[in-house]
Amino acid sequence: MNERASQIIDSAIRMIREGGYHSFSFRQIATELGIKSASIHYHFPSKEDLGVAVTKRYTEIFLTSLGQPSDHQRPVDFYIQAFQNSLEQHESACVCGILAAEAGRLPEPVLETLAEFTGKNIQWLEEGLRLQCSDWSEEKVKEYALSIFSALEGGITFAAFSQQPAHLQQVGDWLKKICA
Amino acid sequence: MNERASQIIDSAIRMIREGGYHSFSFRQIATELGIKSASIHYHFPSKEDLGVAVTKRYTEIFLTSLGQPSDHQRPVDFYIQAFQNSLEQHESACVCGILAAEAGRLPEPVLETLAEFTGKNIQWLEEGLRLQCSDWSEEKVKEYALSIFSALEGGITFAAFSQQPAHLQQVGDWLKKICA
DNA sequence: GTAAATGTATCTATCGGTAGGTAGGCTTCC
DNA sequence: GGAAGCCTACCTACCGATAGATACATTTAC
Repeated sequence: MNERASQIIDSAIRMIREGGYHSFSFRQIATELGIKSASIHYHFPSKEDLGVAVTKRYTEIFLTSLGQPSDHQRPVDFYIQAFQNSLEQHESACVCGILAAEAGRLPEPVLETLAEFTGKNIQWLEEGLRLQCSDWSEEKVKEYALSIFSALEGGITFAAFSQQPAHLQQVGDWLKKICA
Repeated sequence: MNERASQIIDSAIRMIREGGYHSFSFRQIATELGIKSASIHYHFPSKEDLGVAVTKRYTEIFLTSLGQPSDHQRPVDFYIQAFQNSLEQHESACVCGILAAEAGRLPEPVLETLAEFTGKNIQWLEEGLRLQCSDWSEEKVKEYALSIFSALEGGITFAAFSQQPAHLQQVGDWLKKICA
């Protein structure tokens, strides 16, 4: 993965944050980087290829920022904070949440990498819950992981839409109380 | 509002369910209805106008289906069920949730009607919580309303994406337990 | 060591297709 | 006869994608 390909992915991620998969075009990215759209096709033959690269990169960035559940005293609280940090930093919803909303018009390979993001996040949360709430049943852990993920994805989407970070803050505080 | 305009809105809603605002075009709707795209411009001068009409109609349909909180014994449970019914019936996420995800590229008037949807839903939930959980503080009611809405929107989005209605079912069951 | 071959990264130019939108004409029905 | 509703025909702008050329760096072969 060279420098230019990396710049292209970063640019695409920024544009997806604004309006989804269909809101970024090779031409726009090219203009932003001061090159021609044909050059982007050199690095990513089709838009689908770029879409997959974007999703994979985003998943990697997000999961790397999380570290391991065992790295944290209160992993679930840390996970919640990660969503709040992301909103504050980028002033947008979760890239994969945005993509999931337009699933019906996404190329199949992008959907697959998107499913990976979901799976890994829920797995992380499950592990975090096992650590943070050690007396919970496995059933309860799974139920909470799915629900916390849903609440945070919905929360960040509508917080970004309404430009009210406090919306997500409230959901986060609520989740922490529920888990306590 | 005549018959044709109504058909156009219904068609647009169907297409937004598949892939969002940028996934429906006047041409596609025209083809589906057996007319020409120019005829749609007669009813809705611009795409923005149609977008607003769609959001208003969807809001009306959804809120009408809810009735009044006081119509139900357990209004919050009923609200949760409404999301599950919607997923089962349309096999897609909430139209306004989908639109909210692409907020950055939506015309301003559409954003405004979208904010109305959000406001009315949260209001409904607040009223429902006041009835169903009559001993709760106003602060707790507001916090829960926002969080339940977020969890259901996130839940239906990822349930639709992964084609697993059970995902939303779990979130719904979880919410009911939390409120009990 | 150098010359030939290959690879990298970009360019210009263009393709067919589709987007939203407009002007003006033709029916149909009160 | 006039308005409502739909049509044909068109426009400009943009899309993703491809072809072919160029400049330069790297590798390979003698």
